[in-house]
Amino acid sequence: MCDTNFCHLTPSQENYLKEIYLEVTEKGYAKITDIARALNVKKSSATAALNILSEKKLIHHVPYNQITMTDLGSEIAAVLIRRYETMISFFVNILKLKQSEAAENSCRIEHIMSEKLFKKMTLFYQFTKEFYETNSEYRKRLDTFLTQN
Amino acid sequence: MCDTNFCHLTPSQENYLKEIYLEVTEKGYAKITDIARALNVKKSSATAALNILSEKKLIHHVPYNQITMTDLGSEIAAVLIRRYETMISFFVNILKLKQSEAAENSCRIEHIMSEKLFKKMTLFYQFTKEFYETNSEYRKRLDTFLTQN
DNA sequence: TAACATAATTAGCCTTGGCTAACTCTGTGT
DNA sequence: ACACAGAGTTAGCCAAGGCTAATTATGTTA
Repeated sequence: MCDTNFCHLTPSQENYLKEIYLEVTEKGYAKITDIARALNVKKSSATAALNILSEKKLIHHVPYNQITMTDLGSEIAAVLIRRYETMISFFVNILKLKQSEAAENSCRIEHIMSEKLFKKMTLFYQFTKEFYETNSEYRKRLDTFLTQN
Repeated sequence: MCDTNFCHLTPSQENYLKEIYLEVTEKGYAKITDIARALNVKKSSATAALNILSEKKLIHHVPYNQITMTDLGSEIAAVLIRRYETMISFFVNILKLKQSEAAENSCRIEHIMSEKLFKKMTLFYQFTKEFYETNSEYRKRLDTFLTQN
């Protein structure tokens, strides 16, 4: 597994990388217009961000052409998305947050957790999910407790 | 309880406010030099930040004089610190993170959690702490699971 | 009380990451 | 074959929040 901190991505850059990865996985390529719409920024801001990711060898981006991922970029994006989805799962399945609220929070928190904290959170989530699913007494008490507002 | 989002503080501004609150609570006043050292910034950066907090009526700051909190500033800082400490407690007592690692993460995460997420996390922490302390089987299994790496 | 060290401030710079407006490609339709 | 819409880019702006260097207050000490 690669070192995600290898190329010192800012939160903003990580979000661009993730979005490109998702589009490339789905369609085989990514486009500025879609990226900009997804991240709620203007196309010119997206272009600027892509130049940085390109300099860092995380994406292939020839001006006016389609965008694809480098191997390094894919590896890093996959790690970021794994983090993101783990946090969403915890927020939705255990804390019972709405999907949209969970996504918004995950998207911000994902970037600033240390590697150690993320590992502990992942283990904790796995343990709690298992416990929650197999122990109905625990499940009932937790659910009651969390919804007392 | 006051609305912490009332004056749209940035993460950086929230950190300054918290530090000033801690110093004022301890000594009755705060000083630029101490704030700058605590937050690892230069004094000129601290001065700039304090001007903003002062404009927002969160602190009293007459140039070259000691710094104190307004009532509003105290209220907001207290809320921020409560958040901060709740997250630290969860990271340390449940996830078994080192105090320093927990503090670093809390300091960053605290600013970007939604109010709803924070409330759920607080409830979840209370529940888990109670369960952890009274159910030795749960405690044993969780501790084992979390230290399998 | 005058000088000097230290605290605080100011001025001016940099980077990140947005924005708008104007421009340049590119490919599709007639 | 070429006009034109829409995609992409460039240029130039802004705010936040750092920085250094230079300046101004303050208070202690000889």
